[in-house]
Amino acid sequence: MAYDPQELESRWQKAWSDEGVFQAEIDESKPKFYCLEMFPYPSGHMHMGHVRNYSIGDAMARFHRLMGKNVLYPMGYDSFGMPAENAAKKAGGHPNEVTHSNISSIRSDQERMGYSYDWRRFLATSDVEYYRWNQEMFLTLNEKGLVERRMAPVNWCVDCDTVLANEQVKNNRCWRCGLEVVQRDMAQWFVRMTEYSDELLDELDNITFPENVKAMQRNWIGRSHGAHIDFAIDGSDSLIGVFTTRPDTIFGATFVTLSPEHPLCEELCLGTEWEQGWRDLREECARMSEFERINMLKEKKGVFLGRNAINPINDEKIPIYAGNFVVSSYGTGAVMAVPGHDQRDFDFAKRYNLEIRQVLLEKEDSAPSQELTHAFEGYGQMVNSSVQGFDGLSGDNAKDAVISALEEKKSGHGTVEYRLKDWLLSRQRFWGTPIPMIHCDSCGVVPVPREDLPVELPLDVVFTEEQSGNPLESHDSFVLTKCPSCGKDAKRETDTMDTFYDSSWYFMRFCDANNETSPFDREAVDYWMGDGVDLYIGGIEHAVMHLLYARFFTKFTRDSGMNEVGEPFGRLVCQGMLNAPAPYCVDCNTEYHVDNFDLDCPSCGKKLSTRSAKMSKSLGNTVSPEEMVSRFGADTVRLFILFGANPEAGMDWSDSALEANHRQMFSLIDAVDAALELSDSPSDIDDWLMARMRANQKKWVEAMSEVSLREGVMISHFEMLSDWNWYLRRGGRDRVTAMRFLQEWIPMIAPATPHIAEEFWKKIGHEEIIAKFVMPILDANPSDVRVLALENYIKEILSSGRNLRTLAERHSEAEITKVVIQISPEWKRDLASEAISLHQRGFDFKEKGQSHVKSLEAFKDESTRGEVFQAWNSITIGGKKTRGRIHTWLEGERELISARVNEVEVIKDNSDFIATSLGVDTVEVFIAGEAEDVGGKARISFPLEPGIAFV
RNA sequence: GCAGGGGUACCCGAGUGGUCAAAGGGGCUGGGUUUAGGUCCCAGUGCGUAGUGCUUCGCAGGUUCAAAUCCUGCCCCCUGCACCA
Repeated sequence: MAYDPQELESRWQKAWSDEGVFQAEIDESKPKFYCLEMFPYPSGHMHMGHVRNYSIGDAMARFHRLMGKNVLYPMGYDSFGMPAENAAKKAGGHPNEVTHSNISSIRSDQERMGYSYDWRRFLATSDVEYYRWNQEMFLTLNEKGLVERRMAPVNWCVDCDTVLANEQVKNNRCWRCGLEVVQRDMAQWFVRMTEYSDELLDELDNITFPENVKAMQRNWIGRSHGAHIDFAIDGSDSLIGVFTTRPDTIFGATFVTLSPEHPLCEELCLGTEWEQGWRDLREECARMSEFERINMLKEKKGVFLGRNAINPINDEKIPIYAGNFVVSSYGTGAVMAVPGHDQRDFDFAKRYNLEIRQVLLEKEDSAPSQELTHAFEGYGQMVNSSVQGFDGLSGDNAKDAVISALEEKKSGHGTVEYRLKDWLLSRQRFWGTPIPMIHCDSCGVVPVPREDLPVELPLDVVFTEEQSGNPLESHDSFVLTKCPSCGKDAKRETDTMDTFYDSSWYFMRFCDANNETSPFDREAVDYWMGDGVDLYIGGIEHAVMHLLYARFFTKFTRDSGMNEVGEPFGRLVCQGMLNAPAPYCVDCNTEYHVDNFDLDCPSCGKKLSTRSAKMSKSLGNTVSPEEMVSRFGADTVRLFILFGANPEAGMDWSDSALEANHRQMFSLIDAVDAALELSDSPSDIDDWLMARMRANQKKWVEAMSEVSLREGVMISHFEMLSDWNWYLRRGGRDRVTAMRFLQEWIPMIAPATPHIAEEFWKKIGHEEIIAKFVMPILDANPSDVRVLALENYIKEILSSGRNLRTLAERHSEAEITKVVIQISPEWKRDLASEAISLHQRGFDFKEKGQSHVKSLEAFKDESTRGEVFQAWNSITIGGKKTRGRIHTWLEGERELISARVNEVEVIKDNSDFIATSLGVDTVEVFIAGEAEDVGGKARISFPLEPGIAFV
């Protein structure tokens, strides 16, 4: 068959679309499977990372359809966001046009790959049909008290001209453009996600996310249990509230440290000799870039504020410092310093000559050390407590005792702190969902009434490059409105929503994408989202942000009665990186652009080597999917991607491997072509082929169900082809068998390479397309084990025969013309089957094996007694390093031995094949002892391991 | 520093007590069939050897009759978080 992937693939893509096979509807009679990929931001074209993501998802969607599931597999676009706005500014257009042209281009790339999406459910978050529901649900959030507008110091990116959420700041830099972030005080909209902190954290234990994702989320939420303690200030009514996770160390507190930004600092030192020192420290901290601050913080620095605090547990007076290592945004911005048991405090105390007191024992029953050389940060028994009743307590008991003592004194309580902050939702940008709020001079902030939704983004905005800020602000027909409450002139909110809001519920919208009266119908969501999305595939970069927001949102909609589930995603798969070679300097540990291949290192001048690095534009080591598809076809690219590595593993791009996979496509075609040309000529090997097929099908279903796509593809596209080739090599020529084999095999080819599978399916005479087919799973025949074991026996003989032949050649002067095979003598087979049946009954060979063998018939002949004894041992117990054969024989081998398969006959039946394969003219076979012992091989023979000699 | 994941033959990559000198693929080597060039098929690819042996799965120890696999320590790589109290 001539293979023209371009023609063939587009023909089948059209057939799928014409038949509407991928359109999913609720069907309670079938188990559902919701397969979802993280929807893309529509930049110009699909890149290889997308190809990997969707090829995994599509294979899984197609697999589950084959298994008879009702599969929901949608695609849409996360199309709000800054790149479109920036592109519009550059080109003088409107982000809406840019976005739609990008969507149609990436969509056609996806269609060319043959992904089996239900395109009726297409959505773009920047379309008003979608974002109006963002606004609707925002109102619901607001009604539930989960929306808050407050002044807040925010992370501001000057370049992007917008505020950033904490999650969007990496190393004090904007996650998008990399510019350093500055702090600004602004009125901002927040979603009170922290209401759900506990559930978001605790539920992680019950969901099947990869461990690293769970760890990142736990880390991000950052719950710590501890105590809030109020330190009174000597000569003042103010209190210093501190948060500590280690109330058990309270007796070791020898000073208190405030962050330099702490409001109490000024109050404490104002007008004293200490004031200037504090001001300098605060200035220094505020002025410094993040980079400098991290470097400087290795050196702990602080100033005395001139006053003392009173430790509430023992009324001890301790000095108050301001320290550069205390962070104002965590806890209360104040720390009780315990230099004996906190390394930072230890370093600080050393520097400023403050008292270091040991109040916990590092080892049980040891004496307190005289001079500490480091802080002991672990848990231990309390010592040196200046109040009775604490010494000897440790760990949680110690903490609890201190907390209750503090509670009694009304100067502290047990508490929980979170690192998670509320979700800063507002963005000062145009291309996002307008926040449906109105500012009225008399009524304040008023929500837009539901019946007035949607608040649409105006399309008549002109974008220019000089423009800065949000063009909505100067768009009068958008801004000027009436107050819904008092009817007077008012102004619309011009902030738009963070785009993570859009992606926080799109998976529910997909369940009911064309609903015109609500975000989604509860019945649809409860059906498709039962136990969450069954398979969610995407990049690890969304581990904290998107995946946490989406989890929060689902819990909020659940609590608003919109859906049943509280966790949106069942199985989450984070695909690995796609790498390609890049020039690399070992000394500088730096990768360079591909233009530098074979050149010297630009910075140190050494010769560059290569190493594999994440595909990226900046290194230029990307591969264009379009080019690969036009050269090899979508099926080859998909095969390469899936076979190259399991979904979660990283994978290296390789042109030669891609070409090898292309050749594999031709091999598959040749196999099917050959099968179609056979005539009716049944033979013994037919049973073997079918037995292999059944065994492979079982393994394949298991692998695919576990999303072990690499293993699945290995079986369907490689092992089954090898089986087929072996079948032909063994003289298999039966048309009926071949057709039955193809009937089962071709569906297994379909998930990874669906187009060629359709072509094959049609060739073997099916009128219906394979995309509609539900694959029956065959049970193994009772005889399969034996059939497979017999063929394996032949393969083993060939394998050891080949090894021995090369050795024999060295020892033989003459040309080798014959192989002599000596089958194990009767008495060894008796021993073997005796041992097998004893083994099945749980016989203890170590304990009773020796006496048993002595009772056997074979043992009676004194001349062979020693040999019998040896054979028995190697069957049952084995040597020092090898176990007895009883343990190593496979199930099928045991069956062959127990059933006394006539090995002589098996060899004779296959002697032509063996002769050809071993390159000899004749095969002579007999039971050892019944003819001349050629080469002394009789001794070696065992059941299923004949002695082999070449002459 | 903390957390998560890793280190397997020339390369990529399976493999979590014995059936393991270790799947599969790539590459390389040899043989066959063709040579209409998408070749295709077969074999080999740690050392040794007329077969059961030796060495190897980051390094060093240990448990076991038996370790790539379990335990301890160490080294290195990746990812995330980070004076988080």
